[in-house]
Amino acid sequence: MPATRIRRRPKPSATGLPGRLKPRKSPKQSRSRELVDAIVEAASRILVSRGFDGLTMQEVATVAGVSPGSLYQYFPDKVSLVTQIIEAQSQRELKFQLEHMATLELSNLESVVAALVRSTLAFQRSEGPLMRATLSAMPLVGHHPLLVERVRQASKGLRGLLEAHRDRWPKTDLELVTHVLVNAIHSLTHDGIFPRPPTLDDEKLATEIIRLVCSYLAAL
Amino acid sequence: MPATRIRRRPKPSATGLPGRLKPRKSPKQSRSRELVDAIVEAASRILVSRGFDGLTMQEVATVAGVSPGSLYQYFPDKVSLVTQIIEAQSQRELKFQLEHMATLELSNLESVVAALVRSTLAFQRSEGPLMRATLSAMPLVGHHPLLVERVRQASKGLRGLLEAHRDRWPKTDLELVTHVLVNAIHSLTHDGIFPRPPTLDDEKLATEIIRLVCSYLAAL
Amino acid sequence: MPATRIRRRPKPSATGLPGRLKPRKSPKQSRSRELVDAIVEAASRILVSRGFDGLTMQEVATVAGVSPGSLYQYFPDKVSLVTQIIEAQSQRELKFQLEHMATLELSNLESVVAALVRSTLAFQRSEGPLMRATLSAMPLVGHHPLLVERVRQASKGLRGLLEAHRDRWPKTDLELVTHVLVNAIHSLTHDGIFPRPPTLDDEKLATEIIRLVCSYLAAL
Amino acid sequence: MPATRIRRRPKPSATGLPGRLKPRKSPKQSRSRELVDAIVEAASRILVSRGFDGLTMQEVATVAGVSPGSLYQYFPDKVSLVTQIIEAQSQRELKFQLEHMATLELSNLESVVAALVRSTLAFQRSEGPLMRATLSAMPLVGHHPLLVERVRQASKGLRGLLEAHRDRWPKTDLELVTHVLVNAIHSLTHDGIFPRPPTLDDEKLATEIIRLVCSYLAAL
DNA sequence: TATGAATGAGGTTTCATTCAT
DNA sequence: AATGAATGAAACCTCATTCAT
Repeated sequence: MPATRIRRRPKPSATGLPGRLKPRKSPKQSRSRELVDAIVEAASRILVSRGFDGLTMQEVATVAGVSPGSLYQYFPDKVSLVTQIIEAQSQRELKFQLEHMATLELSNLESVVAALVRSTLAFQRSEGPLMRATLSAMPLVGHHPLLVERVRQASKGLRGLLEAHRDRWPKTDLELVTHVLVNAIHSLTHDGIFPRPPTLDDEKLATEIIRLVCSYLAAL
Repeated sequence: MPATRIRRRPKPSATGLPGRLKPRKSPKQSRSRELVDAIVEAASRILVSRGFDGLTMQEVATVAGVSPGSLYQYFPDKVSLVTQIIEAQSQRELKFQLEHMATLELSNLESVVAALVRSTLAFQRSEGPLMRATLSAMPLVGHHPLLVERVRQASKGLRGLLEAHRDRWPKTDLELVTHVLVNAIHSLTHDGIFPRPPTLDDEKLATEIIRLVCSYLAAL
Repeated sequence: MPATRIRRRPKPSATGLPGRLKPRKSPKQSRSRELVDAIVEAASRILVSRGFDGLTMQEVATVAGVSPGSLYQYFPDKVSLVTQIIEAQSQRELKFQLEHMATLELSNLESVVAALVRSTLAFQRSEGPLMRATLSAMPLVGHHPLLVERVRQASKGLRGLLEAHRDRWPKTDLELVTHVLVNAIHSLTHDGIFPRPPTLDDEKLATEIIRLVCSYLAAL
Repeated sequence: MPATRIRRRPKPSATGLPGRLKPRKSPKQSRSRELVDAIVEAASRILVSRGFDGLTMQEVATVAGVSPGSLYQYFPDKVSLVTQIIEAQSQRELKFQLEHMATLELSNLESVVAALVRSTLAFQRSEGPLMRATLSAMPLVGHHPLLVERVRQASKGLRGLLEAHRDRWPKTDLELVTHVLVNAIHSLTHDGIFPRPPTLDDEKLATEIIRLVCSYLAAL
């Protein structure tokens, strides 16, 4: 007794872009939430150990203890699953940084930068491997609007900080300065192509990054 | 929308890594050399336009005008082909930089750094798209020994430069300084996560990078 | 681009065909009846727009405003749902024809045939799209007993009509004649493989079918 | 060592429609021809026994004794494979009819029609099951240009025949007549919805169809 | 009884790689 | 040495159907 189906091109999906930005359905009941957590948790581990390449939906399902079909109830495809992981991590990082900085007295620009650097390194310490995995997955999931947005926000943050001290550099192109600082700091806190030597601990590195930034700001 | 998988080769049969380090046969005859060039050229173009994911051996063969089988006479697998592209580009970059710097009078450290930054940006201008493609392919080909070596060499170069001026910072940890500079410079010359604003031309950027580096060196 | 597959149910568990012949529960309460109507209505629309392949139980449920699980309270599987649609349409067609013919004075065989042809075309006009959808779904639901029965009834009807005029062709094989007429009329009233030219309206076509039938009957 | 690939949307396929109309590559060498034959042969058998629904590429490959990948070397997808089967059968039918009719002396219109009917039934006898399978697969492969064309040709053939006898019906709309005859004959020779009774052999049916056609032509 | 989350077998298709010619 | 047909493992994703709540 034959049954048939259309191999539906992902369907025009009247929902527009958001369709992929978020899990397919927001898991409200606790069982669903646990399921989604299990999926994301499993996928994260696999992303770390195998990379975006090696992450297969089947393995995610197996490790998470769910069926492949359930994966697709919450994530329309592999990209959306990984995107979600990246998203979630970005949020954790932001939250971590804000909480870290809330504990400090931040009198001047330099101390804010220092706090930023230290909190970023601390977060990196807590989930460095996943951070590296998500970082290298990012080009593969495409320049996803929300990802781009988050990156832009980060640089806007620093830009705002600089603007708040506008009087120190009345004539300087702050967009340029932001560009320089954001890239330099990011590459140093997130292990750019050149991995950190084993002897280099967080504190030493932080001190040095801060020196780099501060001397630069002073030289403007 | 890339999807990926591990292609488990039937049995590595204990060939070890070296099997992949070099093209299978060193192309000594000119015809072979031409073939290899054609293959690498084709693969490079495809790498740029489609990314590592989108690069298929079949298409490389077609564009290069050879048969898929012939590809495997020169490259044992896809990874080795892409590795070769990355390798070749590194060499071109090095050559480009050396030639550029040979035309200049480089009296002091600062001027050497300036020359380095400018030549890197110039090379980036000449083959930026391929550079971006190879950069994002690098995590996918694994931390290939030869690649790692090249990265190490680059940083050794700067380290040597700094050592040559040891007397300026008798007590400073130059490995740390090297790490900081290499990452900062690399991320700024190669468009780290934060892409360059359209208004920022090479010369302005170079000036700023040099300012960053020099103020840092002065602050040590 | 439809793709199809057999959905092998885990074990038919000897339920036999009858299990599928009727809706699982006869909807006696009005709410159930409404539900079944909503389901059939939704499924019909989807069958027209997407074909048997494209009709998914999930979409039927959504459009009908019920849960997938509820579908299965009334229809044991997808095939039975579509079968029901076909059934229902057959009944509507029969009812339509009878009502149409009740308004006419049908003195002789030819006028009955004419009425039959015209009423069939009129019904076709009123629900042609669904008719086409059900027609092409029929092979996919298998030669379902009830469907076969209905087909047989239709031809029995014409056969009876001919028998009533037995004296006009005392020695003719009326089963053969029935077969010829039923197929010819059906293909012409239901757009066989060769679709109707745009210039051909119902009345012209009816006239021609009647000519075909009458000249044939006269030639027996 | 991860390898990656793009899940390529079928690729704009600069070849336009023909890309699906024909086998991917025309098998010139004998080995390839055998392979394609084996595939088509296997697919035909499965199409008959399981229908378009039940035909899976995997099973075709297995039965044909080739790998799934090889299927796709010659047929870009399942639809194209089935389309090819339909195409091939249409050609065999045409060839069969022409050869059959070439053996006869066809003096007048009626004898041509008779020959056509008999040859169609004879072909139907030789591959009736496959014919039924292809006929019900046709709607599922979409109204494929070449299929539509072939249908049009068939009706053009009869139309031409009628035009050649224009003087017999100077004022008749021959498009209408063609439409009527083509559908009536087709449904009767190819088992329309109403299957042939077991007692009805080819010769009796042919006689009756010819009677239908001739009396109609005489009544115009 | 209704719900809708979960299941999971299985379909189509790709592509790195091999090997007979 | 070159070819290119053939391989075949495995990936992604769907959807009819079930069942805990």
